[in-house]
Amino acid sequence: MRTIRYQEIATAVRRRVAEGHYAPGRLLPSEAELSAEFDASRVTIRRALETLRDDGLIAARQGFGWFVATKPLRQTLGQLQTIEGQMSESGIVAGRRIIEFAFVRPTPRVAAALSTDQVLQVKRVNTADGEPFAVVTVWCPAELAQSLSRRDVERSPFYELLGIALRGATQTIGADLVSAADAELLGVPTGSPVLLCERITTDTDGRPVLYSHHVFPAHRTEFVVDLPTAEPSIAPTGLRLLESS
Amino acid sequence: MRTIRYQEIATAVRRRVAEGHYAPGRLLPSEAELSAEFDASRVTIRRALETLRDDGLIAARQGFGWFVATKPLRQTLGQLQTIEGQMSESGIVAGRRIIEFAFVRPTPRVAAALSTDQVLQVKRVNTADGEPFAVVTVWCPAELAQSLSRRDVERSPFYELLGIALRGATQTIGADLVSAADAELLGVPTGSPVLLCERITTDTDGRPVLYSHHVFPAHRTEFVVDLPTAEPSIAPTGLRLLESS
DNA sequence: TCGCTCACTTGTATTATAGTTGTCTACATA
DNA sequence: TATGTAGACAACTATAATACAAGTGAGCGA
Repeated sequence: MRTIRYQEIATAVRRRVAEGHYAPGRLLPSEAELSAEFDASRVTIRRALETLRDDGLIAARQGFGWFVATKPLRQTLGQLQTIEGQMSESGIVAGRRIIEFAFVRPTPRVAAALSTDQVLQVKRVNTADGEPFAVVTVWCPAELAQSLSRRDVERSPFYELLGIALRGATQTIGADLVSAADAELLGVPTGSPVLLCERITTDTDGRPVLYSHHVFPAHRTEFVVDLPTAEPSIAPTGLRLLESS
Repeated sequence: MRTIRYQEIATAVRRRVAEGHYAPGRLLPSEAELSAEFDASRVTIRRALETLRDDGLIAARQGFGWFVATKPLRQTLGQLQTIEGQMSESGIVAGRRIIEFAFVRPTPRVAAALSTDQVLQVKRVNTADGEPFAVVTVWCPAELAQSLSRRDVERSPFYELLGIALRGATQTIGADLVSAADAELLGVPTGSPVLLCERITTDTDGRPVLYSHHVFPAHRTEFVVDLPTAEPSIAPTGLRLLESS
């Protein structure tokens, strides 16, 4: 029976990857080395490797080498913008009620995060199917928010209004007892637990452009975080535990 | 296996920083010294140090030197890290006190997650510098935990004991009021808010191997999630909002 | 105390070399 | 025609060696 050389090599390398001979993130032997080891030409080696690349098992960078790909389990940053959009995907009607809309001097904490001393402060209640769902306060540097009106903010999420390419965010998740004001806005009894989120959103230059504070009633909400593979190779995600003073 | 020199050096220095060879605030050896020590050029040394700087582990001032950053901004080290490991990197002494160690029939929820009907159930209190820090309950399929003793569990984190390559985890974060039992274990007043985490850890084949439930006092702890990133190629974390029934 | 020098540090270039992948052409073989 | 071999070249990467600019801090002298 006739065998296809590059398929043989592909399965051999595939087995090595599966068995962990080549750890994720580490380099495979170079094409030249594999060529010598399998006694096959470089073109054949490449064909084998390329089939594995098509399967997403390995990847290569020119001038660098082949390495075991560590593919994330789930999707990307898209979720960041769409905490509200996510509800609409679930068929929930999301709404916003503006409680406060004002250009103010920020608190020191916000000022430090945004490194500015004049901000637009918007406080609103997010609703899901008409029921209060979250109390959100957003601070945005005044120079970015100059053109925004109260109606703009009521109609669209902040992310869309700014017209800036956002890069990512750092989000802090904590818990506390609900404050009296938030209890009334959310329609929960005093003393209820709430989830707190503080998020600093940055644009593509790394400058912080939004500081937001979210209060969720604990009985209605929880966060799900998918932690991908454990190899640090190229993938930067952190979930860490802090001690707050 | 081929290696990249600056990655080796980066991990070596990272380990030293983690192990406290270089105290926070103190200077690292100069680039020239490190260059001599590792027998690598200054460019390579710099590249290694810069990766650590990107992680927020160290920082530099021109004309002054490299030093350990007091508050690491980001920790890329391993996404799926034990909380103990994170603490020990911060210089906190982590401890465990076993409350319960038994092979039991799991609750339906746990049974469904692990798809087994006989589990090892370990309940313990984690301490940080002697103070109770978290109440953790871990369920593990009995066939995987057969060889574990109570002392094993007390001495080492679960991840190390299993001897299985872990792939990732899905973690749910919520909040609630502390239960009476947990309040006593944690030494917090009744009615305090707590952060709840439920984590399902899977091995490289995708099979769930651990189901764990964590209770943190809210006043001491918060989670930080970094939502990446500039690079679209490798964007591993999804954060989504759920409505719990 | 002030101002200066000097040794040392990081920041940032440039040039060079060896090694790697990406791509192409030419040719052989079943 | 599908498969494999051989070779050449471009583009990229890691690393080294070197040089210079710029900031830091200690010490020294007036």
